[in-house]
This record gives sequence, structure tokens and C-alpha cells, in this order.
Amino acid sequence: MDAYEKLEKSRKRITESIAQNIHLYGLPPSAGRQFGMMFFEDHPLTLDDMSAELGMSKTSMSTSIRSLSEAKLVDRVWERGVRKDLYEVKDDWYQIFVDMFTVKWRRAVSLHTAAIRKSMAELKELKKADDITDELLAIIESDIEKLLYIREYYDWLDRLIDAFEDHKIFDLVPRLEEDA
Amino acid sequence: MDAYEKLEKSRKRITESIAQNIHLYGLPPSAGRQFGMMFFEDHPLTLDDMSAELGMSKTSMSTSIRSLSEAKLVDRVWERGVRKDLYEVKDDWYQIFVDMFTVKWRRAVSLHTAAIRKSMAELKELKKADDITDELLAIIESDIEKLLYIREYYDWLDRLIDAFEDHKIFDLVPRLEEDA
DNA sequence: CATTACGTACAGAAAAAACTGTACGTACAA
DNA sequence: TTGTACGTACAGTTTTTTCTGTACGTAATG
Repeated sequence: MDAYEKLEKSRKRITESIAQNIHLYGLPPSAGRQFGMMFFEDHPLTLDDMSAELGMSKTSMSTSIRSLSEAKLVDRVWERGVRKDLYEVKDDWYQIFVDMFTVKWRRAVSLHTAAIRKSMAELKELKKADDITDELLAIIESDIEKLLYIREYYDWLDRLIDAFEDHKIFDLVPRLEEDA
Repeated sequence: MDAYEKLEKSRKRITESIAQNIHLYGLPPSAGRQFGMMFFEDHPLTLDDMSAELGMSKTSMSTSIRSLSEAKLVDRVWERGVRKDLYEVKDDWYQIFVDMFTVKWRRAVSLHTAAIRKSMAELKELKKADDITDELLAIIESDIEKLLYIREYYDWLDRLIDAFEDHKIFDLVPRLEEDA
């Protein structure tokens, strides 16, 4: 094995490690491979570059780069005189984490909150109905209690997301461990 | 639609909302449905109960309850005189979030860190070889820089996980919003 | 001891997700 | 205007995941 192959092997291990864990970002392994490969390239790549490098179809590159882009792991960049779309990985992994966390959980909180609001309204309406037995009323009250609890939880989650988004999290857990 | 159906509809909305978002916990929608259903039941359930309630096979219940258990969303409980396994959802959603976060990311950090250590050692070894061109050496140095960066990032992530695990996160983002 | 109830391993079926090639719309170039 | 290069929508295929039914090991019961 020559030096170049050894280098490739070293890179491949890291890339595969990323590929195996990218599901934490809601992305398939191939997107992780794409990200890893781009991470070791020091310049923006076109879809054709990626296609050639990974031996996958351009269509796949197109769809997965969109996923990577929506999860904010890559940026589209412009270069004078280049007609093709160019992409590069973001270089701030802390910010990548924050963005992923924010995007993914904000959406979840939003969907859940909407569902809770609707169901809560229905239950309160139902409570007023006059054909309600005491037994059923107790269940309704119990469900309302549960919804109040999870609404409170989602409020906490929302504030947690804020703490990431506005970087307050770095006050609690500093980026750099300054050694003496 | 009678009152009971209305109640079911209200519950179903919440349960479906959970099912659609449980992928954030690395679980399939059906596990979310299972969790949601159990959330509204006020007593522990057997696999047969779940099977009947969700209209799915007992085998499926068994496998998905294991996933829910590993992700620490449910607990197995014991009841005198009951031979069947009983499960109930954890009632502390804040702790559920913390556990999921901890379990999922700790594993990722561990795997990544191991990969980085290996590749780093290889690269340092490779640097010493005498058949290395200046060009290749520059690439190796560059890769080492990159690995140093992500190692630092994973160290931060590890400390972030600590902050969740030991509940310091609740100092930054308090559980209860105490209003005046 | 035999019997019964229970959970799950395993293999196959069904469903979902990822990937590919073709075809088309758009935009720049000549 | 015509031609060319590009990205992606879409339909079909492959791969992966999820779900089911059968069969078996284990433990409690009589």
C-alpha cells in the first residue's frame, strides 16, 4: 500500500464514521459519505464532481445535496465564470450542530403545539356537552391535564432551542477548553 | 359523532403527531403510536393489550417495545400476581429527552472519537515515511489539522452531553416558567 | 412430572426508502 | 433565434426496513 492509499484509508475511516452517524441528522448514510468527502476537499464541488468521486448518479447527488443543504450542512457558493452549481461544507461544526438541532426540533415543536392546541380546544368544548357522564368527564379532565403537561414540556423545548439558536448554550458549555 | 368518538379523535391527533416526530428518537412511526397510546392509558400494559389496541402482531409489539425501552421512553414494571411483562411510559418527558439525547449522542461521539484516534495515528506515522513528496506531506498536515478540529468539536459535544446528563442544562433553561 | 402461558428468534411478505435513467424546463451562449 | 449545458421531476428498480406467522426455549403452575 503506497502513501496515497494510506491517506485514502485514513480519510475513508472518518467518512464512514460520519456516514454511520448522519442518521442523527435525519439523513441517509450516502449523504454522510458525500459530506465526508466534501470535508476533505478544500474547494467547492459541482454535482458532476461529486458524482464522479462517489460513483453515484447525478440525480442522487442532486437530491442528497438538497437534504444536506436543508439541514444546513453545506452551502451553495458562487464563483465567477462557473456555470455549474458549487457546494462546499460549512466549516463551523458547532454551528452545524446548532443549525441541525434548531431546524429539526423547531419543526417538531411547531407541529406538536398545533396538535395540542386543536385537541385542547376540542376537549374543552366536549366538557360543556350535556350528554357527558361523570365517568367520561373524569377522562376528559385527565386528558386535559396530560395536554397541559406536554404543552409545558414543549414550551421548555422551545426555550431550549432558543438557547442553542442564540448561542447561550456556549455560556454553559464553552467551545474552547482553554488549558493552562 | 358521540362524545367517546370525539375523545378518541382528540387523542388520535396527539398520538399521530408523536408518531410523525418519533423519528427524532430514531424510532419508526408505529413505535410512536405505541408510545402515544400508552401515554393515554393510566395503567401498565401487556404486549397482548398493545397488540389488541393497535391491531398489530404481538411480535411487532415485542420488538418495538424493546426499541422504546432502549431509548428509555418506557419502563418495564412488575405487578404482584401478573405473569405477563408490563410496560408503562415514563412520565417525565424532560428526562425522556435528556436520556434520548444522551444515549444517541454518546454513542456517536464514542464511535467518531475512536475513528479519529486511529486515523490520526496513521497520519502521524505516514508523515515519517521517507517516500513522501512535499505535496503529499502538505495534504497530510492538512488532514491532521482537520482531525484536530473535529476532535475538539467532539470534545465539546461530550461536554454538552454531560451538561444534559447531570441536568446543568436546567440551570440554563429552567423547567418551570414561574410567572408572577 | 406434564402442561400451559409467555416472549422472542427467525424466515418470509409487505411497505418504505434510496437510487437510477430518462425526459423536460430553464437559462446562458452563440 | 437556435443550440447547449445544467439541475431536477418523475417513473421504475433495487435495497432496506418494518411487519407478520410459525416455531421454539423458558419459566411458572398444577
